[in-house]
Amino acid sequence: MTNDDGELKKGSMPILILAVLQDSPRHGYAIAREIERRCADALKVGEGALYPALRALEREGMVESAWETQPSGPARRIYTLTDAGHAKLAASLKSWQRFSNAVNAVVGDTLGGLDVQPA
Amino acid sequence: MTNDDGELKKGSMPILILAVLQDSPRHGYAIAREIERRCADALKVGEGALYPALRALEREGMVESAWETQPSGPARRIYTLTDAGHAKLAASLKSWQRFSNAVNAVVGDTLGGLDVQPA
DNA sequence: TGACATACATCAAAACCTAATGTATAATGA
DNA sequence: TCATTATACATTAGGTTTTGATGTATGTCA
Repeated sequence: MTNDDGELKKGSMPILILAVLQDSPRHGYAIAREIERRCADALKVGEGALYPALRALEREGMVESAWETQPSGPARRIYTLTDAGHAKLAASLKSWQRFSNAVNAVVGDTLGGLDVQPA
Repeated sequence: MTNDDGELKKGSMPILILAVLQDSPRHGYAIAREIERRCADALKVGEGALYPALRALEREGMVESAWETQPSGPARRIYTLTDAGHAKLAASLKSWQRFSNAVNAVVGDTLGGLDVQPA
């Protein structure tokens, strides 16, 4: 996953995956495209980041997967959020807000102040 | 550098260091403490992350350093932002806002919407 | 005397990402 | 028809960065 200068962003795959899976089960490729769609391609999701992250989440019991065969086209592995995954998403969202607020607080003095606010 | 669950945060050292150096030159230890102070310890800066990041920034010409001896206590290496460092900080701030907005956009559908707004 | 803060620094191991590569099918358009 | 692009899976080498431990040394405070 990349944005312009590829410095930030590491470790954000799990929360992004969990977030798009909350709405509905999806297969890997669809997860990647949905993440990109939601942020208007500000983030790019590469396979080398996506699949290892999905496997890690499954290993941890946050998602479950099942193969789905289609009349035409390749078989797809559909990922579904487990209860633990829902809980993890909630925790991750709090973590993200804390982290994001923390960074804003550090750079904020420089910027003249930034705040993250619920809409 | 860590926050609660240590998942996000990778790659954020440079922007944090650059941000605190913009106000005034500082030595390593002071940089770490100032980052922590500004975010009320929401981020912890470890030496193993700090010093390599400082050396990388110096190698890239973003900061310059000079030893300062004190009448009492250990010598300290004072880091100063270069012109390139100022430019990099400005670019990094934009990157951070783009990244942060992108993540909020992806998880936002879930949260009911979050926006980052200039104060 | 013991604990803690200041101040530097290194290193092994782990974690994560990038970019390339590979397999296959299907659709699109020149 | 042929080339390209999209769909859909997956692996891997190499690189960057962080974690956590460890080490040296001085100064302060109880």
